[in-house]
Amino acid sequence: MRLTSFTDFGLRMLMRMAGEPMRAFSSAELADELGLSRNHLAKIMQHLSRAGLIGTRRGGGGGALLARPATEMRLGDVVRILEEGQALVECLGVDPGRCSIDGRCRLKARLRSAETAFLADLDRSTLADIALSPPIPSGPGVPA
Amino acid sequence: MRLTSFTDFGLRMLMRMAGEPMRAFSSAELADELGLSRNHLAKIMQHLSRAGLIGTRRGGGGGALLARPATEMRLGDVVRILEEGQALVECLGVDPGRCSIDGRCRLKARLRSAETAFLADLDRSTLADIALSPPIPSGPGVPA
DNA sequence: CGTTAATAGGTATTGTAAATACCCATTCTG
DNA sequence: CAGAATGGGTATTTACAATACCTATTAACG
Repeated sequence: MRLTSFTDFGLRMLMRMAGEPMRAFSSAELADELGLSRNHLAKIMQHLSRAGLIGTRRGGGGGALLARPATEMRLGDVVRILEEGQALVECLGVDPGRCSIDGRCRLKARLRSAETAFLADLDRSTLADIALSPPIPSGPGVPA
Repeated sequence: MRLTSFTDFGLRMLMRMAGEPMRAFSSAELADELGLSRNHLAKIMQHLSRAGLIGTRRGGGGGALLARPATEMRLGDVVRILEEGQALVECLGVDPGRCSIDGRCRLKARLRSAETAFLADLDRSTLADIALSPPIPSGPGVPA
C-alpha cells in the first residue's frame, strides 16, 4: 500500500503554502525548501493548478497560492487528485484486462469499500490541520 | 494508492483455496489457473506459509492448504501480511531518512489513521466472503 | 517597449524496485 | 529409489516513477 512520491511532495507543498496563505510561492523557492528539483516540483504544481487546488501567476513576483482557504480543503480530496490514475489493483484500473475470474470476483467490491474508508478518514482533516509554519531563518551569515 | 501485484495474486490464491478448503493445491496448478509463472507464485506461497496463513506439504500429492477455516481469516490481516514492508510514504518506512520537517509534521499521524481505517474496513470481511468456486471444467475429453 | 522573472508543458533520460525466470537443494509419497 | 512437490537463493528483465532538460508563453517592472 503505497502513495507515489508525487503525492507525498504535493502534500508537503500544500502544507507549506497553507502555513502562509497570503503570499505566493515560486516553484524555485518551494523546490529549494523541500529539497527537490525545480522541474519536478513544477510538474506537481501544474497538476494542482489544473485541478483547481491552487492558482498560479506568471511573471515577476508571481507564483502559486491556495485557491481556497485551507480550512475548506479536505485531505481526502487532495489525495484523490494527486493519486489520480493510480488503481489499487490492476482490476480496478482503466484497463480491467483479461481477468480470469470476471463476474465471480467478490474482492473488487471489498477493495473499493476499503479505499473509500481510507479517503473518508482523510476527509476528517483539512489542510489547515496540517499547515506548516515557515522554517526558522538561519540568522545572519551564509546559510548552508 | 497502490497494492503490489504480489498482494493481488496472493489474495487470488487464497480466494481459490477457500473455494475448496479440503484439498491441497500445488503451486503448478494454481499458477496455471491464475495465469502466472510457477516460480513467482511459489514465492508468494512461501510468504503466506511463513506467515502462517497456509500450510504446505512437499512430495507427491503435496501442496498448500489454508491453515485455518476461511471464516476466521480477515482480509485486513491478509493484506497486512502481503503488504509487509510497504510504507504508505517514505516518512513512514523503516528508514525515516532526513525529512526536513521532522517533529513539526502533522501529516504522518493522519496518514497512519487513514491506513488503519483502510485495513479495519477490510477486516469486516473474511476469506469465506470472497471464496471462489472451482472453474467450470471444459467438458469431456482432455482438460488442458 | 524591452528585459527579466516566473509558470506552461513537452520530451527524453535515469534509476529503482517489482516482477519474472532459472537453478538446485530438500523433503515426502509410493 | 524414483518421482513429485516445495524451499530458497540468485540473476535478469521490465515497467514506471522520478528526474532532467529545453523551449514557449506570460506578466511585471524599469
